[in-house]
Amino acid sequence: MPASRTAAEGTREKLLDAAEQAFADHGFEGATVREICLRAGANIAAVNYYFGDKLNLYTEVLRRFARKLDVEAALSDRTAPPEVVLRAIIRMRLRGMFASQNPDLPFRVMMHEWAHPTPAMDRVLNETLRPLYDRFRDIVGAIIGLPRDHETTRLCVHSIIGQAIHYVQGRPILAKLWPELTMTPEQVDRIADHIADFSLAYLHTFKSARRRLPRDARERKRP
Amino acid sequence: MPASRTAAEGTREKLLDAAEQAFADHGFEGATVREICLRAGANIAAVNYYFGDKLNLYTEVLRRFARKLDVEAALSDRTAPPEVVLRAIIRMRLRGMFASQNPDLPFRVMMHEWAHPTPAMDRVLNETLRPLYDRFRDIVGAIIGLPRDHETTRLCVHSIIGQAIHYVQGRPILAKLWPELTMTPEQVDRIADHIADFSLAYLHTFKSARRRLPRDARERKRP
DNA sequence: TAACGATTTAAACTGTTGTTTGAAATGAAT
DNA sequence: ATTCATTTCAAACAACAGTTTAAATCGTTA
Repeated sequence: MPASRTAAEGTREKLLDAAEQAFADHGFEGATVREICLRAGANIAAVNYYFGDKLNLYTEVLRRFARKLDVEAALSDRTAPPEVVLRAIIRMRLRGMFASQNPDLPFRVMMHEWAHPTPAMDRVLNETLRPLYDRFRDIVGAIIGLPRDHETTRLCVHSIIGQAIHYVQGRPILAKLWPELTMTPEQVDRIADHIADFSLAYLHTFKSARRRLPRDARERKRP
Repeated sequence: MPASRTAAEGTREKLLDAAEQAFADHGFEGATVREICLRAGANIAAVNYYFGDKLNLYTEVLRRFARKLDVEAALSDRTAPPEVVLRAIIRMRLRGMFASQNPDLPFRVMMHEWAHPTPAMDRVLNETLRPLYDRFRDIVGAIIGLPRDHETTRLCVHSIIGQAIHYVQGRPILAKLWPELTMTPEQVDRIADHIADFSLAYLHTFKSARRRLPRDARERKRP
C-alpha cells in the first residue's frame, strides 16, 4: 500500500507505515490491528511479534513524530525576526497537514491525541510537544515583549494553535458548513496567511502602542 | 446520579440525563450503554426499550442541544452593536462549557461530534449548527463590513470558533502543557475576554483603515 | 543436505460491545 | 380480585476487539 517503499523492506517497517496511516485516520482506538496488518500485507500476529501489543506500536509511531519535529526545529532560522518565523511556522504546519502528496501523518496522529490522550502520550509529550510549545512561546513572547511564562503570552499562543488545529480537528463538520472550501495548496496557503494576519494584528498592538496596552495585559500577573 | 431530578421521574428522562453526561465525557463511541444504564439506575435493556438503539438515544440527546440553542438565539440582543454581541457570545459559550455547577453538556457532546461525526449528526446539523453558524457570520460580517459569504468573513469566524473550541477539545493536553491553568470562573472569563480582544484587534483593522485593508482581503473574491 | 533460528500463518482465546430474549414484576382499569 | 398492557429484570446472543498459540514455512549456516 505505501507506494514509497518496496516489497523487499521488512515487515516491521511496513507495519509502521500502515499503522501511521491508520492512526492518523481513525486515532488510536478507532484504528484496528486487523486493518493495519491487512494494509501492511502481514498476518494478524505480526504486530504482537514485532511490537508486543497495539500500544507499543502506537508509541513507536509517536516516536517518529518526535524525530520529525527535531529536524524541523533545527531547520528553522533563529536569526529571522519573530514575525517572519511565526508566519513561516504556521504555513509549514498547515502545508504539512493538508499536503495531498505526503500528508503530515504523524502530526495528524498527534491531533487525535490532542483530543483523546492515550497512555502512550505521557512518554513522548515532554520530549516532543513541550519543546515545540516552549519555542513557540518564545517567538510570540518576542513579538509582544513579554516572558514566555506570562499569561498573555500563553493565551496568545493557544489562540494561534487553536486556529490552526481547528482546520484539522473540525474538518468533517467544516466540510458541511463550508462545502466550497477545498483544501488546494493555494487555499491552504491563504488560510495560513489569514491565521498569521489575524494573530499578528493583536500581537502588534503591544509593540506599536506601549501606552495603550490591550486591556488583558495591562495589570495582570501570570496565574 | 443527576441531583436535579427526583427518583419519581421517568426512566426515560433519567436515561437521557445519564446519556448526556456520558456522551459529553467520552463521545458517542467511547460511551457505553452499560455505563449509561448504570448511572441512570436502569436495566441494560432500558435503552432498547425506550429508544430502540444507542444511535437513537444519541440523536435524542443531540435534539436537546437544538432546543437549547434556539432559546439562546432568541435571548441574544439584536439591537446591540455587533462587537458587544460577539464578546457576549464568546463569554456565554465558554462559561457554559466550563461551568462547574451545570456544565453545558450538550455543547460538549457537539464538540466530540465536531472531531468524530456520527450518522446522527446529519439529521440535526442543518437545523441546529447551521443557524448558529450563519448568525455568527452575520455578526462578524457586520463588524468588518463584508457579506456573510465572503471568504474573509468565514475565515474570521473560524478563527474565533477555533480559539474557543481549542480549550475544550485540547483540555487534556492543555492540562499537561499548562498545569497552572485552572478553569475557575474568573479564569474562564479572562480567557473569553482574551479571545474577544485577540479577534477584535484584527476585525477592527477593517473598520479603522479602509485605505489600508489587511492583505488577505485586499484583492480577493470568495473561492 | 541437514539443522536451526527467525518469521509467517491460521486458528482459537478472552473480554467487551450493542442488542435481544422471555419471564417476572408492576400498576391502573374493569 | 382479575385482567391486561406497561415496564423491569437477569441472562444470553452475535459481532468484534486485542491477544495468544502452536504448527508451518522460510532462509541462512554448518
